[in-house]
Amino acid sequence: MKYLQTFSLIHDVARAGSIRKAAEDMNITSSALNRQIQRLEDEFGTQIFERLPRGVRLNPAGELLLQHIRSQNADLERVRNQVADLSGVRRGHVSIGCSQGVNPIFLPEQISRYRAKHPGVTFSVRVRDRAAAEHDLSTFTSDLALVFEPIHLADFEIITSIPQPVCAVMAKDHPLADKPRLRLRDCLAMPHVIPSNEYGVRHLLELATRGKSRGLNPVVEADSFELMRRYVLYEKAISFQIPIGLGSGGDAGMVVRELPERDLPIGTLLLGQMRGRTLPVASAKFALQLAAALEELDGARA
Amino acid sequence: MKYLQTFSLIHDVARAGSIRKAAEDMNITSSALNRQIQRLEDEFGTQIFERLPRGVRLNPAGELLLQHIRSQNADLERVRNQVADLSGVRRGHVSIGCSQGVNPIFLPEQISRYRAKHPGVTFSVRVRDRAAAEHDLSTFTSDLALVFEPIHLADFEIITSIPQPVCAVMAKDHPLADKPRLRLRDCLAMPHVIPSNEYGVRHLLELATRGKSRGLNPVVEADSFELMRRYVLYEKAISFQIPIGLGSGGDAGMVVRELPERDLPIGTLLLGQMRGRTLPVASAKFALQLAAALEELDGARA
DNA sequence: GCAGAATGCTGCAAAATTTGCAGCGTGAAT
DNA sequence: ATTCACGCTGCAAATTTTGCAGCATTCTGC
Repeated sequence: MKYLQTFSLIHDVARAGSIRKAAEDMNITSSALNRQIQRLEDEFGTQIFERLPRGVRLNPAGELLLQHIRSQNADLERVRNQVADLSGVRRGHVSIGCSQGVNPIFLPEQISRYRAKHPGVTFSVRVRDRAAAEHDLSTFTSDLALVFEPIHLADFEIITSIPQPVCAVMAKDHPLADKPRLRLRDCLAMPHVIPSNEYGVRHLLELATRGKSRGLNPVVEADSFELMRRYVLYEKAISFQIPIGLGSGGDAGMVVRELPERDLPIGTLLLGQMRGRTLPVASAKFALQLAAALEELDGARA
Repeated sequence: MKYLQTFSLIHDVARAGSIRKAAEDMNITSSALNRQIQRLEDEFGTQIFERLPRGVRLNPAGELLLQHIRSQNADLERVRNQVADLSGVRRGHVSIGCSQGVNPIFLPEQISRYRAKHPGVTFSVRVRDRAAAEHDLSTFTSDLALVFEPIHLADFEIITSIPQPVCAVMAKDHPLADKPRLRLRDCLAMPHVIPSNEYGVRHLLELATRGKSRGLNPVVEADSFELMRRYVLYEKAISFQIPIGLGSGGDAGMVVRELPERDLPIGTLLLGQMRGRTLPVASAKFALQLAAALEELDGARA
């Protein structure tokens, strides 16, 4: 699409931070690019870039326009898929951002299930922390986001949500492994492994221990749920995860215990999209499937 | 905006029905236009127009694309207004489609009230039957629609709705003017004036009389609510209207009576917008004001 | 059944637009 | 003070778009 070059125009210049640099990136002269931008600003009626002595930067109007162009692009992609659809083949692409905790078990199964029905549909999965996943929605980098305890809900339209109590994970031969009713303070008395700041589980732990005498005192802090899960097999430590990231049976050698609500608030796992956006058919249908699966999961847990 | 010419390109050709005619309309050669369309189809990857021996017509893919372009355009307009907004002046334009019944009293007051607060905002009001008003939403010709008993609700996102019982309107000296409790069959026994087919009031009347012995037998059928309202002053007839179209006090010389629900289903007046669309600031704010006013109106009536 | 008219499409040259090159003035960093 | 990178502009070359004329095709009216 010819006129979509306006997109990469604004986008690339904004990213490069200067017209000359952007021009070099896209293999044209700076003067050509310069004039294109001037023409664009002229047609739009306002300045889009702030001219700094060191280059250019988007001004608020430019941010607004860029956002519009992004949405435009995403919607054109949707139309494309829809057109491909009506010519027979079920095509499409689903892009989803999700937290690490959801990644290893739940999502692969869901994707393969969907692709079994629609082999023409492709997927991209972006593993991000919750803030980045939300941001990707608003820049139309992802169609869907599956996140635990989101932060900004402004542009986030909730498709479905299920409660997810934080669970303690430990080795089968851990001293606490036999206690059927586990308390948070017991866990924290032991060596424990917790997620780094950007994760929702950490956030809930911080909330629960704020002002308490027994605070967080992790022996390991990590940004990999996989690592944390496996670590408890090596040292007699406790790590914290949410049920959806743990296989229904649980891995061999591990014990999983829900922590009671009075110790730790129950978190929420949300499936969401960009507010007000019309998703491509494939993404919308996949979202439906996810929502059903999540609700089923919640039903089974209760 | 340069690249928006693609819009009038597709739009005009579709409307003109042939490339040559469209080219003449826009004062260029048919060959130039022809090539633009070919290039566009090439870039888009699919045919957009059906080639008929007598001209061209949009194919389904083209319809989809046109719809996308319309939405794109409307959204760009929103961005424009938003940009104008942040440079200080509160500007904007609100376009609303409404039924005749709402037109004469309610809407003028609401518009003037809004403009008193924001003099920079302009309005266009399109008086349409409910089908046309809904259609205008989906083609982005109107931002808002205020309609009585809508038909297709597919693309119609309800902002607010209030019940509106149909009222009988007659002259003060009409034989039925003194009866406090009016029945529909009494009205239909008298000469009556009813709206033409496309209106919601007519629809409700049809529903209520279907299969009844005492059917509709209008002495006048009209598509002007103004005419019908005034007609009862000349002949001893009864006309039907909804409360919002009647001044609170009622015009001089007229009597208004609500018809009971068991005779005639209570209709609904809905304020709505195109599903999923982000309205321009001005329209969104005006919609809020309208919603508040409608709810207040409903509260006062009950 | 046949001329006439209208349609979409294409080769080629003219017109218009975009690009590249070189250079100017400006403000920040060294 | 000098250097450097930046945005911007005049002018000519390169590219793209347009107009013109003409082709094949299909429908219309007689």
